[in-house]
Amino acid sequence: MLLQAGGAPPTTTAAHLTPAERQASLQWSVEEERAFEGALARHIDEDDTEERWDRIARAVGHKSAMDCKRRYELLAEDVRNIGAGRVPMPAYNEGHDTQEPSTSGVVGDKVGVRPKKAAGGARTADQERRKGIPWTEEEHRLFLLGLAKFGKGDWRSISRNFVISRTPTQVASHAQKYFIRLNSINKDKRRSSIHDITTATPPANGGAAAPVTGAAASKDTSYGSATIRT
DNA sequence: TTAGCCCTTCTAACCCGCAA
DNA sequence: TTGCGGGTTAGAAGGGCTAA
Repeated sequence: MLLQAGGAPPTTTAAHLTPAERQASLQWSVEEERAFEGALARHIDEDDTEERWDRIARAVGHKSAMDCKRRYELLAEDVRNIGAGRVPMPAYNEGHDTQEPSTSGVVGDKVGVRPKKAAGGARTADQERRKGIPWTEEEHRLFLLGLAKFGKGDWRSISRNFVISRTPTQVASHAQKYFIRLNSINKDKRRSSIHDITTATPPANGGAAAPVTGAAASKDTSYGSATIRT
């Protein structure tokens, strides 16, 4: 896990930043975001030392170690807000043919739930293959946020707390495709895909990529950056 | 303590839609 | 037209819980 939203707080939090410092920390290009997240993933197991942030900063290029650390703290703050329920989540269920995530441990009740296999393995009429509901960019960004908070493998928590419109099975399936995509070769030839989004930060609207805020996350696509382990 | 059950995750196959 | 991307589903495996 890269971001410990519920764990020990960073030594300094984003709340301690002056508006100018906070603004400066927001001025990240998409390329810088990706470099930062890749570097963070590579150095995730290291202690929170100056040397670690120096290495990450060098990987990013035009950012200082302090910038990188502030960036991380902003992301951690965002994830904590989400975890504390201070950030309202979009109501994805509305109008979707998806179900509430399971609360009983049962893997869902509709999509992603395999019905009892018919005798002989044949599908019955009501076991018609369901038409897939494409993941939206918002869902994917929430997935990345959840991945950053709970880490790879905890699909149930990601489903319950982030991508509430998808079942754990769906999240796991999406993750499967995502990591396959991430590890795929021929990156130049391949088509564009939602899985090319490796950060929860949406493309900048004429400027910086901003971490999630309570207001931003309510309806638009500003879900902040999440770092993933690949 | 252990066997059995249930839940969850992982992996791969299958299928469909669509971009190249 | 074809191959790729992405969603669904099936089956296996592992872990946790509980009753005997």
